[in-house]
Amino acid sequence: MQRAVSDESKALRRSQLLDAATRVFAEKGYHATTIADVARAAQVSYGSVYWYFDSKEALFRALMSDCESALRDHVDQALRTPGSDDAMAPFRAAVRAAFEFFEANPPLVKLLFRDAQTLGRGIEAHLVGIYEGFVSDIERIVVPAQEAGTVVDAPSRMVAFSIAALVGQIALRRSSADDGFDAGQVADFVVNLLLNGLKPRHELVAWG
Amino acid sequence: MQRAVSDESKALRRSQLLDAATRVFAEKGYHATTIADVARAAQVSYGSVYWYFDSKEALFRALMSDCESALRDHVDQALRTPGSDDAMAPFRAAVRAAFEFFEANPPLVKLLFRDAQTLGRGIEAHLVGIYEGFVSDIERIVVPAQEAGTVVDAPSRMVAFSIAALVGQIALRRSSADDGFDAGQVADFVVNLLLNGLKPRHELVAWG
Amino acid sequence: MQRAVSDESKALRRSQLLDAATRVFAEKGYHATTIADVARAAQVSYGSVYWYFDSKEALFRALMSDCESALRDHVDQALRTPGSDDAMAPFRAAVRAAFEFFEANPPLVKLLFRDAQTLGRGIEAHLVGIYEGFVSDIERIVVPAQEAGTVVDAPSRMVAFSIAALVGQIALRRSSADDGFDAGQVADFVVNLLLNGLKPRHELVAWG
Amino acid sequence: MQRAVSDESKALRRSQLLDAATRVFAEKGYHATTIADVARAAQVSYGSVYWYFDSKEALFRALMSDCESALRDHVDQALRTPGSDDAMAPFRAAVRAAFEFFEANPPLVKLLFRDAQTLGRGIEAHLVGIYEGFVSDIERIVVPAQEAGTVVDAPSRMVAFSIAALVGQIALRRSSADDGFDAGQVADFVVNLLLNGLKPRHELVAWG
DNA sequence: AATGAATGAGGATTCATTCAT
DNA sequence: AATGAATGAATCCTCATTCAT
Repeated sequence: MQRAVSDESKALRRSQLLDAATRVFAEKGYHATTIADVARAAQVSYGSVYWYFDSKEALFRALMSDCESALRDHVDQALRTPGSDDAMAPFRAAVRAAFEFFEANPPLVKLLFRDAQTLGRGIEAHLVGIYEGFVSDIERIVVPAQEAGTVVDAPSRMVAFSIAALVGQIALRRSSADDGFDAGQVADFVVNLLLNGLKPRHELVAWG
Repeated sequence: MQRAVSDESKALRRSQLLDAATRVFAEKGYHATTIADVARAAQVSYGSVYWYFDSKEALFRALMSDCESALRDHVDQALRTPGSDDAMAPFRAAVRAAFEFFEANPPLVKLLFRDAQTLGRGIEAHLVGIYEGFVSDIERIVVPAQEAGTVVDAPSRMVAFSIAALVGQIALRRSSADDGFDAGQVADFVVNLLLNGLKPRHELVAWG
Repeated sequence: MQRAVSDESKALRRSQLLDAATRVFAEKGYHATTIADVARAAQVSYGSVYWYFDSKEALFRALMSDCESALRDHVDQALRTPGSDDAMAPFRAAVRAAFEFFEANPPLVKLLFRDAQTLGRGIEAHLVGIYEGFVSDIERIVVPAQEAGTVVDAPSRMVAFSIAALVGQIALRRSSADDGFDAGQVADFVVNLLLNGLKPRHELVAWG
Repeated sequence: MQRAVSDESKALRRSQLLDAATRVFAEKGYHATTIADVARAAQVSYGSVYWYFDSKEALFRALMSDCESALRDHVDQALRTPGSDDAMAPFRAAVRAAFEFFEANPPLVKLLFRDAQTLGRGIEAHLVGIYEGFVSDIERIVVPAQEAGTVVDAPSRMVAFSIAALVGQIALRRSSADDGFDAGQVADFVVNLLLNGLKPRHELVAWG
């Protein structure tokens, strides 16, 4: 019993730290953020951070892994939700889900698409892996669509890559500065751009 | 006249430093690069860097400005080169020119799209300005195309933004790791994705 | 009576900690050893160490005191064991006993002759005291031998000092790295070196 | 010219640092000494230490190497100085020279015989090498003496080892606390102890 | 102009010790 | 008694920047 409480408490503290770290890293960037900043934001003492994480890098890695899981969960759930019978439906749903997720979690966007690329070699491999996983998830939706003839027959990886790039980068810019556009409007625009841009035939979607 | 020689010499040294800095910053990232790294790469002494630039940040700013100029020049030239009479021609030319430029200068891509976003508040404003300039340049091509009815009638800034995002991000990924695709192939794909994606009507471009 | 059990139990735990600490300190040295290391080696929890000892230093002091007692006991017993009638017999027995003791307890040697000298001022006094006690014990054997005319008539403290130095240092080196010699062989050599070296007259001991 | 001055100046600063470090390390021990202590003692700024040495460990290594060179030089010179024709003369001269050197440089003694043994694995190899060099030097004097029949026919390495141990340890104790004896007196005592102790026959040296 | 030595603030990490449970 | 989380002072090292020559 006491054990369970302890475990819960430990997990709680850990996630408090993770939350605080997400905020601070997103705001200031990986390099400009100090462990002291994180500790202050989480309202724990300096050394406590090291009780839960081995190093600044380990903390960041944990953060990224959490981002990845959350994103995948969100997209997976969107795909499981029944929509129209349209062959494009899952495609549309996935892109939109990813976009929505990013819009709802600006800090995560910054961490995933901005900071993830400015770290040392060791950690970069880990993060490239996360990004590749994201692209692969998209690819798994692209391939059936290509087989169904609803998406252009270019190399699936290239297609997935482009989608990830566009969605991620748009989200990143929007997380950094307000561009004055409504989130739904942008989502529509991006989804249509992709759906039309990747169409193999003349069945264009009507612009919102 | 000694003055002239001196000025030339100074400009020469400065550009040597800039070249070296571009390489080193691109390879290691802004934060991981030290002034000593730059000096070593440029084969000048440690403190000389400060004769030509006020600070590490100033050096980076100069770098970015050079990137911007070079990119603009390249795109401008592509636009001035006569092509087909197609109303889409300038649009296609500009996108392709930007993409080509990025492919040819991987270090610049990294600096512009990766490091530019992980700096402190002060410098960020400057860099956001550069990026905005890039987007505005694109916008200036988008607007006439929209007026000519060849590009979807979404807010021009949003359109320009998306183009910048897609082209930049694809270039960034390709500069970091080989994705196994041919540059021309990718350029075709991206241009077609955009042209089709942004089409207002059913005039789809044939896929390469 | 529960008290008695408790006391026993406490003493037991204490000695488990002491054993573990001896091993860890000997292996890694005083400074490189953390309380966590000791706790892990003793298979008790982190903070428990502080239930039995006031501080890291106190733990080390306790260790050293134990070393001292054990060494004294061993030498005393050797002196009580009847040997030849030779006036040199106790002398020989004591040196050999000390050497044997050190050979049998490499960790203690390291603690006594290596770590004991690299500590802060406070603890040093305590440890110098222990070492002085060791030298005094030797001196108590030297003096009668000098009075009997079997040991050179140099200041007894200097004589005792030299013996302690030679025996201790040889043992230390042997505890750190194998020199390829047999323990008995070395003991003979050292004893003979001392017996001959300290002889006042021409009654040399035959070399083994 | 300017180069020469610069080199001189650099060497000078380096040796100032080395001197200061020797003093501080000897006084407080390796672990208790901070880089700030060394900088303060050398009256240079904190970071300057790192201009001349890569790390605290590198500084200590340089120190030890210097100790070794100085000791060897001193002993070599003593051996080159012509003395009596006695077959034992070089032997006596070497032991005495080593002892004198240690007496004259208490900090070095502490560094060589005390701190050298409490460091991490990496540096330990280096230091063991230095100590082995010292022992080998002694061995080179012992072997001829054994061949000439003036030193007991025990394994030469064991003999050399014992000499190093006795001389080093006596010097160490004396460097830590005044034992009230005159340096010359102790030197005589140690030399005679060794000469007599290692004699193969009854040709005892008269005690001073 | 150029050099490279000097400076010191800043930051990650460790770890002895305390404390709530 | 025992646990392990919490604390924060201490310390090594880095590196942008300055400065004497």
